[in-house]
Amino acid sequence: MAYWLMKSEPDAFGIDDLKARPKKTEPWDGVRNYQARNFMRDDMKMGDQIFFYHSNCKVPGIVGIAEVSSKPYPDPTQFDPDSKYFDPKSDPDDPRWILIDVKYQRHLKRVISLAEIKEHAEALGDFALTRKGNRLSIMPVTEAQWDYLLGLEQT
DNA sequence: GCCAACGTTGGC
DNA sequence: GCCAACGTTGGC
Repeated sequence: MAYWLMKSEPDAFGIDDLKARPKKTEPWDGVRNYQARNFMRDDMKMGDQIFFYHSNCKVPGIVGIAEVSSKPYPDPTQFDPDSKYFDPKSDPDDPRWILIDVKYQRHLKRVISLAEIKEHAEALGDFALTRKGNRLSIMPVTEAQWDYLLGLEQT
């Protein structure tokens, strides 16, 4: 099993929104970054565990856990002219944007803030989240990082 | 609200 | 293929 971190702006779609969804599941649409798409298309498998991260908010950080709950499939918003994610250059016979469904698991007992994560940069080693200028919205997490960050929840 | 960092676009 | 311009992300 692999581990991931996915960012979302709580003003647009936060972990409470995910929990409130039917089946607590949401298609992770709107990703328009090739690196992030490649993770969903090629690497994320059903059952993989996900840190749900709130970005662009008062206290950015990891707020909960979700899991990959579907195989990859085309993001329907790319073909919807009324969607802000509409991509006229995407060919229906060869869709450009691929997503997976994400299912709510639980909230963390407390938020593991970005500031706190940065304090543990040395123990975490190389981590896309704390790299300078990081803007990637989906990134891999090693098992060691996963365990370490979850350990912080109990402190 | 500011701004640094980054990805994409498009002219050449 | 280069690179300037532009738009977006996201922390602060």
